[in-house]
Amino acid sequence: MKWSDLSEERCSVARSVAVIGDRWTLMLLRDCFLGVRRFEDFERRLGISRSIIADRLKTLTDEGVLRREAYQDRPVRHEYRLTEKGVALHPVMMAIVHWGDVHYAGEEGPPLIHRHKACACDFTPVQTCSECGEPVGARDVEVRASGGGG
Amino acid sequence: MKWSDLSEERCSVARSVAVIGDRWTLMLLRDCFLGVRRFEDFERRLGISRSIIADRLKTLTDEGVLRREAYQDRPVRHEYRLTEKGVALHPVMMAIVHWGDVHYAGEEGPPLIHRHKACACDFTPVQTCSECGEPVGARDVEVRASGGGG
DNA sequence: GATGTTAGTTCGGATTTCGAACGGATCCGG
DNA sequence: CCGGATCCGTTCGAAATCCGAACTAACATC
Repeated sequence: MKWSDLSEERCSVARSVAVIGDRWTLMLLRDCFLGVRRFEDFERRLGISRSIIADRLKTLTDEGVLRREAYQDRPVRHEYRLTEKGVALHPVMMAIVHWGDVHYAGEEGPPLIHRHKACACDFTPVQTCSECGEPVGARDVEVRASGGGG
Repeated sequence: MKWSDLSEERCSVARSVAVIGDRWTLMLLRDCFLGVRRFEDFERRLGISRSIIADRLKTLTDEGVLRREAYQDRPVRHEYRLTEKGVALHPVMMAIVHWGDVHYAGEEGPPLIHRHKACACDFTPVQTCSECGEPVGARDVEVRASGGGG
């Protein structure tokens, strides 16, 4: 299989990974969730080459995860903002952050603290069942195909 | 910044992405969660070169996400199983799958159905607040630093 | 018209990735 | 004991990708 075939797979992981399964793409998305919107700011924060940033931003825009929006005319300048589809990646980001917090934070503790505005508490994300609301662990889940591959 | 510097960053996304932020790594982990354990099976399912599989499995093993365990002697054969740290990636996987289900499943619907054993319902993952138990969306979260970078 | 700002694109060399071939331990059938 | 078959890797060279530096471009300010 080639990287470019991933999106053809009948598998949601493959299809998602085809879009976001890239080092720098994930780092760009992290910054998007932290409010970064401009090309230069992405560059400053990541310290990687412009061509990569341009390429990834274009891919994400083409995929509808980000949208390019003019924030001034003369000269026209665009900023990159998360679309609804992009915002829908928030649980993915939170899950990644949480895993990193648990397994790679040193004695200093996690680099970022997340506060739930509604209850005003610092929190960690918990994955729950949409039907019964209880927390769901890996061993609580049974997977079955719905007619096709995996 | 270089790819190899990611793990040095004071950022949980960077540290996590340094380990799992790779196309094939994520596909391997998908298969791990589906019960695949042997080198040959990974190869058959992914159809990519052995060197990539060997490399990624080694990285994941070195990182403590998988562990290598002999399942027979003469000749010694090992299988790869998720450690606790690996199982802890389940929410990440579920979140990725769910995003793919929502945004890339065609008319056929999602390729895989997940059932919550405890309540015997097909479900989708919902991210909730560890403190109040309510669902948490991107806009419900306030982020602040805990002393360092981001 | 020189200089600065922001957002890219282009180019060539360094680095990675990947596929195909090879290596090696063991079992089995003859 | 010899030639496959199984299973798990390693090696090597071509191809793809990455990345930094230079370049383009549209304006604004001095």
